[in-house]
Amino acid sequence: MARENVHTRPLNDREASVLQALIYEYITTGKPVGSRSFVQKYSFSISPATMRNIMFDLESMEYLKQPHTSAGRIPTDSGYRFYVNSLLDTYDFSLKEREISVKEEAIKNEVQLDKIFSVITRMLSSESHYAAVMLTPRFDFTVVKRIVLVPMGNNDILFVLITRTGMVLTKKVTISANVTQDDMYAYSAYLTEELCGYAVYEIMDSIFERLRQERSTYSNKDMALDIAQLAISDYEEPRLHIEGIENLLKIPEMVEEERLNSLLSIIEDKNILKRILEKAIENEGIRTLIGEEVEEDKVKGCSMVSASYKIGNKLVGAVGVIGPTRMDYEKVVPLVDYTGRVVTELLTKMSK
Amino acid sequence: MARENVHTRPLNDREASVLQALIYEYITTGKPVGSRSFVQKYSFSISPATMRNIMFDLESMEYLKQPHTSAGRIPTDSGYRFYVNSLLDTYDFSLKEREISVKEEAIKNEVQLDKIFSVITRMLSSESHYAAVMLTPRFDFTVVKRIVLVPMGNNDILFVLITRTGMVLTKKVTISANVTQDDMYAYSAYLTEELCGYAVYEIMDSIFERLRQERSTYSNKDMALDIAQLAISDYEEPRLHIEGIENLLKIPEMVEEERLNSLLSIIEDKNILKRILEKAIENEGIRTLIGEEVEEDKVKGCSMVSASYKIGNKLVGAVGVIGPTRMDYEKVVPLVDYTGRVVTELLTKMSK
DNA sequence: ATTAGCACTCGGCCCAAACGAGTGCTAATA
DNA sequence: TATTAGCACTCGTTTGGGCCGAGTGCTAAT
Repeated sequence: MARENVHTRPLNDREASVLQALIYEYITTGKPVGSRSFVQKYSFSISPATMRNIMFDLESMEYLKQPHTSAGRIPTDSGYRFYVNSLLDTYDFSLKEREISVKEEAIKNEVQLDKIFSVITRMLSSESHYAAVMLTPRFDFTVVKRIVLVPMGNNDILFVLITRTGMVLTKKVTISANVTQDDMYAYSAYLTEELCGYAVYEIMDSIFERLRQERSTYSNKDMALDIAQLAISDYEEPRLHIEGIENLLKIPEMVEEERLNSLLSIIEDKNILKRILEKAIENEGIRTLIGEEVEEDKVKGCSMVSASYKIGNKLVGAVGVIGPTRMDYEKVVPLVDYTGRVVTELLTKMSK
Repeated sequence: MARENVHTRPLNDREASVLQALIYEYITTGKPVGSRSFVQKYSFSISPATMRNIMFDLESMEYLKQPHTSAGRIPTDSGYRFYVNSLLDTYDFSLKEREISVKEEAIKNEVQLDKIFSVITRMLSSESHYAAVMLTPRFDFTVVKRIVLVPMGNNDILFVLITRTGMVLTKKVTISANVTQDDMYAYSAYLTEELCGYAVYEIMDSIFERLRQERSTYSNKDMALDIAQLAISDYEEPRLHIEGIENLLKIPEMVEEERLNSLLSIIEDKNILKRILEKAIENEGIRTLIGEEVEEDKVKGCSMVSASYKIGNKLVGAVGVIGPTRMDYEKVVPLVDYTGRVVTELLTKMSK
């Protein structure tokens, strides 16, 4: 009987479970999966020949491919995609107790939020055994708690912004006029008074404008506003943390020509990763990019699992794991998801 | 004639120039150097046979070795050592105009000294085409210019230290007592008054003690001292910047088994590099470690060229380049030397 | 629809041969 | 005495054939 030339149709149960098992096997061993040993190892109660027929069908539906004639099968990108989707279907996304312990104590006392991000990224990398990345929160959602101006001499002023999260941001501002120490105290009080409780994006969007309107009344606060606007205007971009590149170098297939080049691009040009993660911020929750789905032409043979995180209910940043297409999705997907939630919780709690 | 069994003696001119050329050739091509092509390429006016005799002598003096019988020669660690030493002899260490331009403008306006260090490290790596490292200056030589205490609420105080170099260091300190805003102003003034102009190590060593002595008189400044001591006591360790690992991955021989492991160790355990660079701080000027001279048993087949830098006349940090033993010393040595000088100049100027 | 059987494919491994770049030694030479 | 030509020898690398084994597709029987 000539097998129908299937191109796309829903998989039946048996095909689905074969595909799932096969990808699992390939992820584990890294070697093409052949019919005989596969049937044995997974105790399918069908013969190798039948398995071959199924494989043939899966191949013509482009879930599988052969690295060369008369070798076993390996998953295509769509194969991995199917696998990940079915994981997402079954994975329990309620945040339950896990063995993965975020060392919260280590984190609590840090003013420098950046260090927290380093720790989290490093943990994610060591838990996953791949490389981890994290994009720091967008600055514009940061909420102001207090502002202090400190004179530094030579008309330089240090603008210190303390956020609700307890983070400290400093920026040096140079002005032309002379300002006394007492002026500084007054300005600090004024700015704190007016800006406290607002997010940076609100301040930029409207608060400054409103205060300027009132300027006729408070014209002596003019300078204070100038300073604040100057300091806030070019505040820092989100930064990218990367950890665990060494894990990728330990994976044999990543050190092969083509993949190694991808890796080099990633390390060299951090903007590539930034772009990818910025996309991840656009949607809530987890996101996987498999092989070619990573739309950066310099990146080949890599996959990326990412999750966005929030402060309150604003999406502000993203974390992720980078690995070979043959990645242990089953482990990584929940891990990244969980990490995203932890970061959300942490930042939200801090900003209360 | 049986050649004398030379073990150690000064090289004659011809031997020296052969050795130098041979190492240069090996550094360039990475392949064992054989007598015939070598004589041709470098227009030595001797026959291959004579060259072989010279090589034999150099080998018995352990400047050269053969990877296997009947292959060409490659340098031993002592060979490289000789090469580097003769470079150091001839290199003009007076700081003259160079094509390497440090983008000083880009650097001037940064408060965050850390960013400057990133820039310098990245430049060093891209200029050298190897990996660059930099150990940030020891904190204890930093000179205090001004201290400001900022209340953060919940008994938390932000301790802001402005250094003479214009760097800003912040530290959150939690105290048990209640302190008013006015107290803060007073404390800030007091601390600035007393500590300004002193280096941190002096403050730790004696100033605190002296001020405590006077405490009977100024007993209400007690709290201020406590806060300062708390904040300064566990100030940050020098940090390590690394850039340009990707350059190393591009070198074929570094991706081979053994070397790759060295690389992995270096990336994974930054303390290894820290130890090496800390040693470099002990002496002024340039320092090269070739192959086995790197006394970290996990590191094999790598060399390191480093230079210490100063603030004023105190040695406070070090920069360096890591590469394969077969490194382009001729280029790297002056480059690292120069970078060290630039950093010294920069920091010294800033702290004036 | 499933299975057993079979011919066929193809990468990996082993081995042997050929190659080539290089050496050390010896004897001739300047 | 230092240099050189000549030559036999070494050894890593490349080339190619043969074999093995895992795997496939197809066909015919169940």
